[in-house]
Amino acid sequence: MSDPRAEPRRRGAYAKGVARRQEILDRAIEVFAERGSDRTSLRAIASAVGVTHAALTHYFGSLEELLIAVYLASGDADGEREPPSDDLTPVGMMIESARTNREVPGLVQLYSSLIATALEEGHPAAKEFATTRFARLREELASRIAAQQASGLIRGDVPADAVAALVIAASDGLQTQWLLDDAAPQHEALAALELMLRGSASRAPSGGDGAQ
Amino acid sequence: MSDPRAEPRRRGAYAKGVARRQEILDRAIEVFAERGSDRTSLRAIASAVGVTHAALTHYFGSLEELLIAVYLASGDADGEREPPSDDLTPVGMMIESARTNREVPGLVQLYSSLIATALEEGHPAAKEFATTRFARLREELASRIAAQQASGLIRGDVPADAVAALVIAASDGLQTQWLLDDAAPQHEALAALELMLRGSASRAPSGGDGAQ
DNA sequence: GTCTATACGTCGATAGAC
DNA sequence: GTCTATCGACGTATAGAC
Repeated sequence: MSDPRAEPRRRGAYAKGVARRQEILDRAIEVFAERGSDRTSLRAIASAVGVTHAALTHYFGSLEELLIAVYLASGDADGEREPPSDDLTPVGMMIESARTNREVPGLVQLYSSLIATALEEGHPAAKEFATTRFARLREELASRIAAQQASGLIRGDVPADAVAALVIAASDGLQTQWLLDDAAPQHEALAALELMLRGSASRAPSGGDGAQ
Repeated sequence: MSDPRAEPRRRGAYAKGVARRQEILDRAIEVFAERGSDRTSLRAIASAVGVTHAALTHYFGSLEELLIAVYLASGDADGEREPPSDDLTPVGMMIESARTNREVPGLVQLYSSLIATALEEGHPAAKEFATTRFARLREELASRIAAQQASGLIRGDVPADAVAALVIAASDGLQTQWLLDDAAPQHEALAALELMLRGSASRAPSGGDGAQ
């Protein structure tokens, strides 16, 4: 659990404030990991962290932004960040991510709640979080998929960006289904998707006919 | 907690009460269809319906149960109920459902919020709603898929229940992606899934080699 | 700059009057 | 059966202590 926090902080915040903010954030992450995303009131988090609820708004502006920060920082801390090999399929990445999420179910709860908030009107911070997350993920996955289509690893008769959106949607949806009911065939569904994506319609990786 | 009538209302309610409840429910559905799932406080709904918020809890027990009732009744009213032909693929059903949902975006918001609530602890009504919905949908879809695998319409090398979970997850996830960003390739992703499910690995529906 | 103390308006829920 | 009254908890905003 190393902690290389060289995160670029906006504007002229000073070391003391940044450190304190990070300290509060780390503690909040622990709270979420332990107790799930229940008790997610400003006052409850504040008392767990050891400050008053006003201090949280001082550093994070609003509950919504605090929750977003917690989610983002949790993902970073979990080492969810990328050194995946080029041959790892998108579905493989999903499985990896789902496995770490399974160990900290509170984060999936939190994620689901953030998405629901983003869908409502009048929550610009949550909306921007969700929109940029999906856009970035789709872009990342699509280019990876396109490369794997070119190498024949993934079938070439489906558009890369559509497959990216599909894989993300399936990952999100299956996690919630599994969280609600252990009997949901999450792993089998991912395996099926993996199988169906296999480069069955393409030749050996010799010809450059992959995409389209 | 210590409330003795934790159980939902038994079927012994009288005609007058039932009619009034339905009246309130219908009005609440209109409110959601018009204004989305914002302003979803008991007081806001009550004032739109023309009663006080205490009256709503009298008929529905809690805000959570009212929201569930609104969602369920909206689905029924939309004619989302099934007379789909046996040849309609699961993905086709998703597209159909997504099209009606697109006309009433408030319902997707509401659905997403209900799922997020169900994932938290201490919300048994929402949890039961979500769990039974997914279980029923998976069961329905799986048997339909198995039949179409036997007839060669869907490839037979993937387990029917896994495909069912996958299709539901993809449908849910793609709808939220699209709702957040019109540029999300919802339709293309569904088309890709449809294509990949096609019975490419199976022969003509003569031999009984289809499923498993 | 940090943080506490305090206050405001709204929320879901409940008790009791009519 | 429906209202009024009230409760505790919530998110937010602000004043001022360090």
